[in-house]
Amino acid sequence: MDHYSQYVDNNNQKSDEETNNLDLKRGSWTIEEDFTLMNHIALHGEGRWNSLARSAGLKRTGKSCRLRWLNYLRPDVRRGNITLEEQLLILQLHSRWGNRWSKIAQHLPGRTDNEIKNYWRTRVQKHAKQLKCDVNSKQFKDTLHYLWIPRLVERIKASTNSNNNQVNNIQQTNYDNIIINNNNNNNNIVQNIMNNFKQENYSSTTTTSSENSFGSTQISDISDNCYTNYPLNQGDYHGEILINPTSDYFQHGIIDDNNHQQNMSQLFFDDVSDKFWNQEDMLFLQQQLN
DNA sequence: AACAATGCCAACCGCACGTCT
DNA sequence: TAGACGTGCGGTTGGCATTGT
Repeated sequence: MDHYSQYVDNNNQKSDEETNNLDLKRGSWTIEEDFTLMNHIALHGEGRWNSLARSAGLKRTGKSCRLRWLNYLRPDVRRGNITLEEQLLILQLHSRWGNRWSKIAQHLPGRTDNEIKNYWRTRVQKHAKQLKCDVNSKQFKDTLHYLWIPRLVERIKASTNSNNNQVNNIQQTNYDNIIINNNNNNNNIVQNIMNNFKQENYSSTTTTSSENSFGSTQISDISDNCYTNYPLNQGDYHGEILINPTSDYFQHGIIDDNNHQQNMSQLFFDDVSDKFWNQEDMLFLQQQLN
């Protein structure tokens, strides 16, 4: 969607006493306001938002200007779908810090806290709702920890492998160069994430066995509310992560690599975020949780 | 085609905290 | 020390877009 197509009219603005008294504007920003704000910041820098709004001649609060700049106008703001790697990071960091959106956003260059918060609320909480469990419940955290995150890793790996094959088999074109570059980035990111996981898994000296909500045993850090303890050795992690090695899900679902990798490589180029939980997944999860 | 329900996300709000005077 | 002000944060809202009936 064109970013500016949202600028319709300002009749939806609320009539707030303070706003009326000060003749301040609310609601969607216009192109003219955006340019005014950008030009002013380019000339004078950011900060002191209230006085900035006044001196720029914007009939906006300083808060509104700051928010518009940080969430939308900043040149380094990244837009578009949250990538698999970013999803993985969000899940991982949220399990560690909770709703500390700004802190999480610091680890996703170009993404704003608002965007990550919206992602969490619209996607992650939606899945919790579908599973009929609270997003903060141990059950859902286990689901994230033992299913969602491992599958993310799997899909990232699959897409990486898929891209490798493509690159190896096809003569290079400009498009292939893009794949190569993205592929290298993916490898680096995934490698870093895996290294982080492994460090967290094995650096702790106080671990104990405990039951997760699916009834199987996990290695868990006693004092930490961080759900990043699953074993993650590259190449063999999925066999240890899975909940019940005898279940049909295990037999026919996750480790069905032939179908899986193919599907994953297709998914990589789609918006994958809503395709994590197919009907089979949902049925299985609901069975586990009920 | 029309309406309702749902998803998505930009923007706003209230609060907390730090700095300045 | 206290109050004013600026800033940043997380939660919430509102409206457009999309999907379902």
